[in-house]
Amino acid sequence: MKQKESRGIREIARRANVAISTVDRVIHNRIGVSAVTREKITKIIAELNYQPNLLASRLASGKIITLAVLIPSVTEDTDFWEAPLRGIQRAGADIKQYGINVELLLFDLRDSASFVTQANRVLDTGVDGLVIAPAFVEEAERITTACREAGIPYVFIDSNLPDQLGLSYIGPPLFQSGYLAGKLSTYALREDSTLLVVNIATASDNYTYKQIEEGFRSYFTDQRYLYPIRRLNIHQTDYPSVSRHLQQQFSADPTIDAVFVTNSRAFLVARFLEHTALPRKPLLIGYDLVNENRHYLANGLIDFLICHQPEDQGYRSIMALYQFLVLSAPISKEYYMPIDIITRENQAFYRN
Amino acid sequence: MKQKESRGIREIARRANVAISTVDRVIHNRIGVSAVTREKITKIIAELNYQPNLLASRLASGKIITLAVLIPSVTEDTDFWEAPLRGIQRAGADIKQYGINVELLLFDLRDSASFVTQANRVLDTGVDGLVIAPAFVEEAERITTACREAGIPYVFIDSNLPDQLGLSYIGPPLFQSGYLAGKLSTYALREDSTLLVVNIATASDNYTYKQIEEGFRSYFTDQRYLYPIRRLNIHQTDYPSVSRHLQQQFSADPTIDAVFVTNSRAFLVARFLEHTALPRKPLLIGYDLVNENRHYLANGLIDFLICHQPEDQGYRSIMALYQFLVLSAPISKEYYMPIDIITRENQAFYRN
DNA sequence: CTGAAAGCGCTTACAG
DNA sequence: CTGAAAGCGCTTACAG
Repeated sequence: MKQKESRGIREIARRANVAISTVDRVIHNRIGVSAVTREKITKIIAELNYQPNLLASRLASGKIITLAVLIPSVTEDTDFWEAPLRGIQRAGADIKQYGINVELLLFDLRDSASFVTQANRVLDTGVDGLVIAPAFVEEAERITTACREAGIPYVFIDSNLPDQLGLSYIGPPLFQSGYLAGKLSTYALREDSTLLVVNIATASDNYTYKQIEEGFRSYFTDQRYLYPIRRLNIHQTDYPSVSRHLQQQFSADPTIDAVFVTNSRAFLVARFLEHTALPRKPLLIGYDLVNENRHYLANGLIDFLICHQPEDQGYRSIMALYQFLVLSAPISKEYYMPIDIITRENQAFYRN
Repeated sequence: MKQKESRGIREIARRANVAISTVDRVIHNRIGVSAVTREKITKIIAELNYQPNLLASRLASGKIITLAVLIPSVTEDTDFWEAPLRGIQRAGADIKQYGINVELLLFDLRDSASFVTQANRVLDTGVDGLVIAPAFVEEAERITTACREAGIPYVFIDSNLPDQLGLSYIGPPLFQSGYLAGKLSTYALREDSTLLVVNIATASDNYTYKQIEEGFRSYFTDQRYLYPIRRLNIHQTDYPSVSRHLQQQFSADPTIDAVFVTNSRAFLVARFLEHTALPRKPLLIGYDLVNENRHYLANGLIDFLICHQPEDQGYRSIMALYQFLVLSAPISKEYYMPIDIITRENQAFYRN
């Protein structure tokens, strides 16, 4: 009573002399199949090198997969997150036709409560995967812990919580990024130069700073350079405060020839340079192509900006979850982005 | 005799009081529908903001889409194309489950006949789209012309044939890339410096060179810098020939402080510097993170390499065709890659 | 533990 | 010009 050869699950069923639903049970490791039947089917699957047809599978199941994205919104403070968002949306567009839904949960970087609110929605709405920028460490740990318990995979973007065992981390290699900044600052140095590392940040967004500065200093150690390196911590992010601190610093150290700002707030230092007559205009290095930085890069007050392909970070975060959940592909624990050097001359070709 | 509400094409058919096959004809602009029926259906489609279910569509049609990729193979001469290939394969993996098949047609950069052979296979095997690196201009024009006639969309990767009206060009902005090289070379300049532009290429792979050099020279014009800029064209790519030419040039111009190699062969110049005692070690700038360049970047003989995200070029080329053919999304005519600056300090994070 | 059947939303002959 | 029906390769109740 043999039927003619067919394909896929039906062919397996034919060869094993069982119903296709039994084959389905084996494929998805469901219970309710005798050991002997299971083995027979497993063997045939291997022989045939059977690959399930995702198209049919997704269509029949009707399930739509929801990926939540918990990242900061663009605010007047910073438009940095525009780029990851663009990448996320591009990835979403590439795969939405196949039943993958991207749900944006944006929070305000200045307001940890907004983070918590959005984070709770991840748990309430039953998502299948999560991309998370752990801007508030403790709060983020709470949600990733909850995800782990719920079996929801999560990918860290932009900064990592190594203890939290994410499916993947997609973001910058901080130490090496600071190291490169060290190298770049040497283009401005003379014999008597002093360097200045500036960290402008409220306590809350401060935790990546250390690795960056470590990298920066390591460059000078490795080269056996003995230039003095000062550090300035400014805990208010408004211009008057920054200006006041810088004024003081430059008075004390008139030989500062290179300034390295450890985050995206280099424009505040540039603004200071714009308004202050210094004996020597120091080289200025900072992070991220946010609009205000672009402006000062264009007019020459910022010399280098270091970026980590923020759009691609967004794209790859979504695709990592997609590959894991849909394609069952293995995902690498860490994907470190390249460290891009942006100058006035190439900035036009970096979208952000 | 109204049935209860359903979804998709069936719901449209129900509302229009026609068969679903008629709706299908309208959706795909097929003939055989009366104007009045067509209009009625079109209106309902608009009202419902109907989006066809790609999953169902691809499954039912059973068609598999084949994208051909006509790019150089990795040879002992250069491993540049490893990176685009990696991107192409990553894109292929992301979408192959949905019936998209990527067919690699690799040719030998040293052998235009191999290009023609592979190009002909594009036409013979009836592909649905083509990614092409037009390394041999005339031969490439023949194939793109044929594709145009056959209605096969094609995307140029790495270099463009603007006359050939590709669906898209994905590659470097050459002029600006040379312009940036101009800027970078100034880090080495003194009052009496001379600059040297070196083009090491057989005639066949020579056509992008002009735009790059133009950009390079424009930087100096824009800055009103008057440094002499020499040009050296070397038509043999073996080391002895290159060495001989350079020897001669440096004897004639002992004040050369910056050398710009307009393609990926900077390692040949680095090798020369390695073996030659010059009064001043010039700054050396070149293109592409090929293995031999990596080596000299690491040991300091090459100062900067300029890259254009070759892996992403490959990824985006495939995705452009996919978005056009499958998603019917609009594709931008040109996508210029960022101009990455690679130094010893950040090279590890660029895969190629 | 196993199977028969309906259905996911389309496409594709085929009949009229 | 239009429609009824089979089928793409799965999943999912449901029955036994």
